[in-house]
Amino acid sequence: MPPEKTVTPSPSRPPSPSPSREERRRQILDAVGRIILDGGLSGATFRSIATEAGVSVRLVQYYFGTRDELLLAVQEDVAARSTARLIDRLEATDGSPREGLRAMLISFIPTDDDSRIAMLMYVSLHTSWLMDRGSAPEDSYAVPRLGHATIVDHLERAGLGEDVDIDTEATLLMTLVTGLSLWVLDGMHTAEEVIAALDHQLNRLFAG
Amino acid sequence: MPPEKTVTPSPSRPPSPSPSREERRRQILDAVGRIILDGGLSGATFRSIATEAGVSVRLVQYYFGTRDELLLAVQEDVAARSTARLIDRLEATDGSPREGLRAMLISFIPTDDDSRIAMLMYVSLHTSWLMDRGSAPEDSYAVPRLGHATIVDHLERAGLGEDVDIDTEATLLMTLVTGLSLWVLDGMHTAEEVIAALDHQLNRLFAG
DNA sequence: AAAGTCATGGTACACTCGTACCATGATGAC
DNA sequence: GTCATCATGGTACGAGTGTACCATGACTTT
Repeated sequence: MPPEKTVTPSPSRPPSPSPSREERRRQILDAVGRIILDGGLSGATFRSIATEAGVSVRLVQYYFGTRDELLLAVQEDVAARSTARLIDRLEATDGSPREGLRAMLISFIPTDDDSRIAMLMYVSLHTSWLMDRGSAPEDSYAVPRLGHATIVDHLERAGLGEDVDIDTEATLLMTLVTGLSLWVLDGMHTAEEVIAALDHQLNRLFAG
Repeated sequence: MPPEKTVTPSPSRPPSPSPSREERRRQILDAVGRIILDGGLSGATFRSIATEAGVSVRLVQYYFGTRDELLLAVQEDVAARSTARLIDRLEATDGSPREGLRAMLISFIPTDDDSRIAMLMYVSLHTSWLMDRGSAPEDSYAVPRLGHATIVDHLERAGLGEDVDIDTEATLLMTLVTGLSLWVLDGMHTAEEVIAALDHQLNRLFAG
């Protein structure tokens, strides 16, 4: 097993000249991202990852262990980043529930390179797990669940009519952005088009 | 290359004792389905397929050629079956545009074993192609496109208000069922739940 | 100064996979 | 009756993969 939490009795080497453990992990994880981006998950082998990251195969093993553990770490990383982006967008908007909701929903749609890579990795890993093993790791479900909860929260604070079924509306919105995102990845729609569609749905909801 | 269209000057052996070409292909394609169902696409190797179908590896090659060609044939098959199911559901309902629309949309959602297998194969193959090569084969896009067109057709015949943006509504519905289906596959929602959500959206659309 | 740990490289092993090649009955054509 | 063609089996080969193993400098600790 790799370094683990190492209660490291040596507080040494914080600003070391050679990369720290965290930097090395980052370096390798980023390499995995680039590889998945244009070779798919099946192209992400120990050798290709090592080459892309400019390190030896041994080092990838050293930091991440077996292949499954590596992919799990990648999944955790992309989930953490997605969550961070979601919260970021949320806080960057004014207090209006509707605007916050909109910003949050759009954070799921692949608009720039960063979110496109994240989405690609997410889909690759998630479907791979789902298909090969029947279920995905917990982290994989955490993001959409958080999304759903956040939508519910915003809808409640929006003070919609009492006849609005908030949970169902949240499910509709969450699955909607899922589908929209996939269609953007597919290239069947542009990000602008699907955002327009999303706004259409939001308009109806907030006008109803 | 396998048999091809063979303008077969011999009209012989239509009711032969040993399986016909079409039966053999069917037999192998079904085996692929069962394998993908519980082993994922990566579990579908020539050897596993041959064993599952009860034939030799050579025979799988003989009928489908290379692995890519095999997977392409599988994709075509599942697309054809999905289309057939769509049309089936469509014709099995009375003339009401709304009911036809509803039946058609539900045909995308994995409700029984058959549609679940189809959906799994569809997602496996489509994402695999999308990731590994950047785009999927044409057949892969045909189904959602047909879905979209059919939705538009039904909405037009439904005589909704003139302020209804039919194309956008069709996009919303199509991407919605995409997302809903995936969530059912994930196990995060049951088919009943997502159908209820879908009905909610339909109600709003037809009441608006 | 010795010893131990950390971070790293190189490499060999066993395995699986896709594919190509060779063989052989059966069936129909001439 | 000979011969080509079809449908099928068996198998060998080369490439790639994940992983385990051994080696070695650089630091820390004692």
